[in-house]
Amino acid sequence: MADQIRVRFAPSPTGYLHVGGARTALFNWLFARKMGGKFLLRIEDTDRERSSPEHTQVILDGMAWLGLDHDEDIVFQGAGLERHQAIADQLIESGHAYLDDGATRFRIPDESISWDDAVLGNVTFDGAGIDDLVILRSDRTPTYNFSVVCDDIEMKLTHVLRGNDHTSNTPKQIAIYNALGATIPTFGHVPMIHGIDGKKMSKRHGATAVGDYRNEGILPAAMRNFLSLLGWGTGDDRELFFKAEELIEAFSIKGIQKKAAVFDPAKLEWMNGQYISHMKPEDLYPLVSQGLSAEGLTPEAKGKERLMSAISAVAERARSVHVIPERVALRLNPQTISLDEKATGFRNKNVEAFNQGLSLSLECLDETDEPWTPDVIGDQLKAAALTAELGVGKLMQPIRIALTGMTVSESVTDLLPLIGKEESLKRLREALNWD
RNA sequence: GGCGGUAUCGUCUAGGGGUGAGGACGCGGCCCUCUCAAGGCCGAAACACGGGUUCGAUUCCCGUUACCGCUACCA
Repeated sequence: MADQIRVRFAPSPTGYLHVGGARTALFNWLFARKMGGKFLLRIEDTDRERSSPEHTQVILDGMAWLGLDHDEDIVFQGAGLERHQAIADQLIESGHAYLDDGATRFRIPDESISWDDAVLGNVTFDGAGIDDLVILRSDRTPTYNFSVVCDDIEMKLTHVLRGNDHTSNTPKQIAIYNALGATIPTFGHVPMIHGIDGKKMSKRHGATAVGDYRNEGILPAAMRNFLSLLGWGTGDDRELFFKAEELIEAFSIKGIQKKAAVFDPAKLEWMNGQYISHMKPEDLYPLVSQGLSAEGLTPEAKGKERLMSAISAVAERARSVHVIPERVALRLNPQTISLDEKATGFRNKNVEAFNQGLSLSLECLDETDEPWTPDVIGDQLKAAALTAELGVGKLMQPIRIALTGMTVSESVTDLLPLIGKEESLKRLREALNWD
């Protein structure tokens, strides 16, 4: 039986989780979960200037938000200092490294170094063209390429899936593995993520941190799904994986692309909308409960059923989770309606017709004793429109605007019962008095 | 500069020696319809360039170009 697969994600705690790093973490996680292996986390905190527990926490929060749970204890690279130093000294003794101006330099052999990359295929470098690298600075702190190898060995990794920017580091690291007599893991270099201009993702492109998208109302599952499709494909046309298990099941290193992928926010938004509208309101609720509570919108205050139907009415048209609380409040809390730009435009086009529509609607809605259900309301409004020889839209759109201040909403016949008779009629009357 | 990598619609991708080069986002149109969203249908939109190999290359090989990365006592 083959050894259990062990992979890792090894971020530097720089204060935010970059989407590129998150995507690399995601691939490792998917691979580990798919293969029944272990997904480990190592914090590369050797740069003491930039590292802090707060920065580390940001990374951890980002991972947790995306649902990328890790196995075993988190490894802090800084804790391995003495071990790294000892290994470097050992390399001097074995003749693989030498002292140079106080630093310890590793000797790259003059031979061809190649490996079978899990995504790139066979890659070959000529060791003669690679400079000997410093592994221990003159202050005896280890450098990146060296500590990575020491820790990857220590953590018994079987696969190293990392960003494509490390491809050129790999021959150096392989030479160190060889000098140490260690087993070389399978390397896989996953493509970079670029901004819309084809350049490396940076602040110029706007949001680059996972936390930014969280703040913009992106759902973690949507983010995960979107990120997975950057540089990876199933081979068929499948794009939506609403459950993490489906994504894990579909994942394969074989489907990883070699070229860099451009991050397209428009597609992320579309995907987020897909997630929001496909989710049951009960599942959506925990993700927006904080915002809802701030508006006094709790199941206790509004009734669970009513709250859920408001959420689901609103979610159907939302591409960000952000708009949900305010729009639910618009329906379930008493409001004084103010018009948005489009609604103002619609009314101004013909104020008289607008008011006529409202009066007619008010008349038939106010006088009825029948229950306020979508069917009954629909029938009554249609009948009223027919009598007045108007299209139903001439009644519906003014009602919609009177109730919400917007030109867009769920069907008016659903909207009225949701808001409730008393509040609805109040808003309709107020709308007649708009100037 | 040297070394390494990459190259299919604007973007994410499928495919692969003979295809009408498929899907998705976005864009345009139509249907549905009280608006929007969702959904359905339709449309515009791609094999970087030049040489080979071959009966036939977008696919294989070589070169060019472009882009990315490494070339630090950064990570």
